[in-house]
Amino acid sequence: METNRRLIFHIDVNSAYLSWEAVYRLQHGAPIDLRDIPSAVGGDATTRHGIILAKSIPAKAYKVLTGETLYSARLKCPELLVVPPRYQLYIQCSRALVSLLKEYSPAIQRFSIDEVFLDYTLMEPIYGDPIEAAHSIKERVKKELGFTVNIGVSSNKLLAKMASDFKKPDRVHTLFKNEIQEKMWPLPVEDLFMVGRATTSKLHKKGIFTIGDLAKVDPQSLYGWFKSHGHLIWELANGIEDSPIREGSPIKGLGNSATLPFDVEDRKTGHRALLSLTETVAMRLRDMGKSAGLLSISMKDRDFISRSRQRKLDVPTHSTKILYRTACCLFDELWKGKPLRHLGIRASRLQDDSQYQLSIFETGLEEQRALDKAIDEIRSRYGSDSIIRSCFLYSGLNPMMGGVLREEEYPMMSSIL
DNA sequence: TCTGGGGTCCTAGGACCC
DNA sequence: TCTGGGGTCCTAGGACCC
Repeated sequence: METNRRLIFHIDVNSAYLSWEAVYRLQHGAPIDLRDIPSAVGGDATTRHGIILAKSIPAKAYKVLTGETLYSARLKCPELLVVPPRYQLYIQCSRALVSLLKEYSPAIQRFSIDEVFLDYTLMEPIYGDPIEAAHSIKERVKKELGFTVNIGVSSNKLLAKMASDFKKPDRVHTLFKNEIQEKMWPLPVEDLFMVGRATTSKLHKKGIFTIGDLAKVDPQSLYGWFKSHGHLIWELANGIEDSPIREGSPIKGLGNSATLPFDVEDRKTGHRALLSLTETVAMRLRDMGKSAGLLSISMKDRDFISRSRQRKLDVPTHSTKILYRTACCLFDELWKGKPLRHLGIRASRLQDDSQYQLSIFETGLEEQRALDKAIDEIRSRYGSDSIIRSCFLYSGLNPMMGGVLREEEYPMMSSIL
């Protein structure tokens, strides 16, 4: 057993967006460190994006929560300093972290913009004791990149991740199998990875409040209550998890969605917002050399009721025009006239675009491809607002809504870590 | 000016085919 | 004529993650 024990690190940037923002500002002459005062990175409330994305530790002391509205956060902490997000900066910081970590092991899995798994198993003979190595990584990140991380060390990804969540910031923690009972079981059940709001409330109703409670429940009953998810969380509560470090798996779908600056009350404006989202999604598809075989749209009305509708595409495509036309059909079938707050579009069943299929029903496909390509080139050279559709002028809508994480599109993790 | 945006996976019901 | 059953595909919705 001991001979094939793995050694896994989970590296987690402390208050990532806020730390990165703080470092950048210090480097550019800011007199104060955002990490030392109650501060947060947050969206713009005037365009209805007003939530907390990341907070400093002093803000946390005021019980400011990630995901809550700026309004609510300011009630708790009137002096809270809120700064807008700069995603391109965060992507650069994330990249710098990964390239430093690659010096310690070639087996690295990027889990999100601010979390990385590192397999140290084969590196132990070279770099020595894992705890010392983790400390040295942590110190180098602090010294060379200016921000702090927590590192969890264990024999699998789940336990390493749980360990990195212990006391913060700037710490190394271990959580080996023989420490589960002492370090993990007393924690509230909602602290377990994959136990979210819905599961927590059901577990509470069954008298299960700690991870230890969950670990000791008969797995058969959990299966009865939660199906496969029940089996999964029972295993996680017992520290059972053996997924490998996966370096880059192919992306399965991509989408963009946005809360609109105003409620959409007419079909035409709805279509226009969809066009804006489609421009972004289609450009990302083309950028990756993929076509979509399935298109979905989603909407959220002013009462926050969500609905969605999807359609398989007879011929997979990345054409802005065809995707937009399909999105409009779906919109018309789905929308019942209630004012809309949010719209989204998502392309999935991706396939390589290398030999694309011609449809007998679609004429002018070659011309469309050429046009899309020309527009992409202009936008990548002169910026995404260098060429826009006239219908967005004075519309109050951004001509290309949604974030564009070009090149660095790392796949997110799932229930299998 | 209360409630973001990007993902993955699972389930359930109906259609359809043999 | 009183209700097969297995398989696959499609769609809608919900759970979870950061």
